[in-house]
Amino acid sequence: MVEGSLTSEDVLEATELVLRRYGPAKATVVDVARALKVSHGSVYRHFPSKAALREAVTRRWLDRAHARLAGIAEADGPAADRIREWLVALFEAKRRKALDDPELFATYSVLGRESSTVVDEHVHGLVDQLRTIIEQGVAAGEFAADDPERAAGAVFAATARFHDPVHASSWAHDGAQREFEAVCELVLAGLGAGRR
Amino acid sequence: MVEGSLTSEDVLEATELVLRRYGPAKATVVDVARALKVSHGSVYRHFPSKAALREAVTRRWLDRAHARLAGIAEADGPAADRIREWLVALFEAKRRKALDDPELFATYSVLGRESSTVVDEHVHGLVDQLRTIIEQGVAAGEFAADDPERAAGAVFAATARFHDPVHASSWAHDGAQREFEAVCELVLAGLGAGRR
DNA sequence: GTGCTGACAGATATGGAAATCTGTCAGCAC
DNA sequence: GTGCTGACAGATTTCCATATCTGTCAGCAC
Repeated sequence: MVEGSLTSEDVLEATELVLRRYGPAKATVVDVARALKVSHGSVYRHFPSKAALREAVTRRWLDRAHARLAGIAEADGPAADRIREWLVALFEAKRRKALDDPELFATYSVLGRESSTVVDEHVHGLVDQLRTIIEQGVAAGEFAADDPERAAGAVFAATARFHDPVHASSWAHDGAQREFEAVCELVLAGLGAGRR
Repeated sequence: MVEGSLTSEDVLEATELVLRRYGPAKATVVDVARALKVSHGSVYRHFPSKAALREAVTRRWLDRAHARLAGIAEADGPAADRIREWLVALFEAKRRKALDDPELFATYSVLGRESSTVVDEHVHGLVDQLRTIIEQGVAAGEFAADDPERAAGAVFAATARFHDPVHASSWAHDGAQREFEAVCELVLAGLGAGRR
């Protein structure tokens, strides 16, 4: 961002800064260029459009926010415990971001809505992690799911209330934690039901 | 709306008409008065504020949209079947409204967001219906829930993806129906799990 | 008295001229 | 040649004067 020639990484970092400072509605490519002390034409040497730049920032943010989850999916131990831990980690990560810096969270929520392909791909990766755990649970006789992919999608959909940013405004509410636990229990009971 | 003196009912109907025609952002009290061919002062004899008027319209719309559900909650038959039927009816009602007239649905989504107390009360009524069915299921030995209120809240939260208007844009998608069925199955399995 | 009107103050919305932004590219500097 | 600049066209946003709206209330009509 300072020495040598301009890199894509520099541009991404400056874009994050500008988004943080001005919000998604007012952050412009000209602002990014100004922060980097280059002309805005230079920014277009690294990203073909404003949309592509914002998509790249969104992808980075999502990957960083959920870095811990992959580790849980690949760990050892009972599948039920790992599903619960995974869901808790997901809710925790989202809630912390939403409550610690509501404006920044709102900014990235807007970015997510405008880059829905990026979000869809990210979500697909998350559901894949759930599927992995469920498959291991089935193999261990813990779960009864005959279609782990479908079950993983159902678990993700059933917990949307606790990870989809559109619901963020209710996460600060007292009852949210208890409601989350009730849904977790219901979902885990549903996964385990009917096992032999 | 025509004969005799102006009633609150007349005002509500005219407000619905105006909301349908102009949308939530542009519908004004003056428009409502114009539709009724009275001065806007007259509207204020029936509702203390524009907000109160819009709340009343919202309440009416919600009650009408979900009229069928109470019947299912009070019917006879296995609790699991009724929960499923109730959830199907809720999703169907919402989806039909959202797909048949997206603009009107968007209008009432906006109204719901601005009259959150009205929506909260309505939701409370719906969760109460779920609780009733679950209690009967527990009494009949179908379900294992030791806290039907909590379980009802969990079922409602777990299916938010299929009744909360913020998710409406995905209801037209092909996978939505299959995803709904997968969540239903998971939730019903969860309710039944652990029964003696 | 009952129900309605219409003028009013302060708040909010609208629309169109002016400013800024996006994306391109010929050309400068090294 | 490589990396960057800055002017440009067309699209979008901002700004502010004007118009409209909300909520009140004194008074008219019946």
